[in-house]
Amino acid sequence: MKRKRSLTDDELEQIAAHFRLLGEPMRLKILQAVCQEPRPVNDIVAAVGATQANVSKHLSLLATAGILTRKKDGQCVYYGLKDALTLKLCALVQEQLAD
Amino acid sequence: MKRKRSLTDDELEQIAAHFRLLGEPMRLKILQAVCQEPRPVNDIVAAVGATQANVSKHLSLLATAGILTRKKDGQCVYYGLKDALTLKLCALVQEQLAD
DNA sequence: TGAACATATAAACAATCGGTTATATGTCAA
DNA sequence: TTGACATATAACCGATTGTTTATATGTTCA
Repeated sequence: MKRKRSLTDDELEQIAAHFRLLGEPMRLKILQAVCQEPRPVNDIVAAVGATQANVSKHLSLLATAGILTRKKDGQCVYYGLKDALTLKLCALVQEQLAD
Repeated sequence: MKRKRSLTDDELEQIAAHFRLLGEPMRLKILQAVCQEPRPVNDIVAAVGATQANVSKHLSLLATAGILTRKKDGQCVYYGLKDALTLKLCALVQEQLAD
């Protein structure tokens, strides 16, 4: 078993910030809405049943944090999962909650 | 690839609540303090450099959520990690942040 | 150019939550 | 029993943040 060095306050804050982003049901719902393939904002708004402004704000946060990708095509903007890690995290937590 | 059913609002809230608990640097610091072996509150207070009341509050939340174990011995109360999942989650996030 | 559509942003509000201070509960030793 | 120690709880405050409403920016098409 390798003894790991303890994390600096700065690293802890970064990790915490990441978890904080995943700590809102609406954002998880958004992630769920784009987990199959990238979708335009309008689609996501319809899928999660929230305000356009609200969804847009969440999408902006998630994209800035590097959790979502953002690709503009005409007047549509497609948001998608950057990688599978986020889904993995959710799956792990869900699995534990099942106990 | 198995197509997963979408999560209910209730499940999303539960998962979000779990992430929310991990979304505070002080709580991560506490988890780091007990990740090797269970330790009494006093030790943890000294390790993380926060108020006794503050640490006690966080410990209570983490134990209630099933993230920490709680074992009383005399006038000392030992808190420890319930399983390795939490550490795994942190490691995964940290790994991603390194990119 | 102008109207309709898609997305982003700003301001304001309410609610949640982390931290502090003070106090309560419970345990051990003299 | 009394005092010292370990932990928990309650009340309060300030800051953060999710949501809404309204508006701005930008793109397509007639």
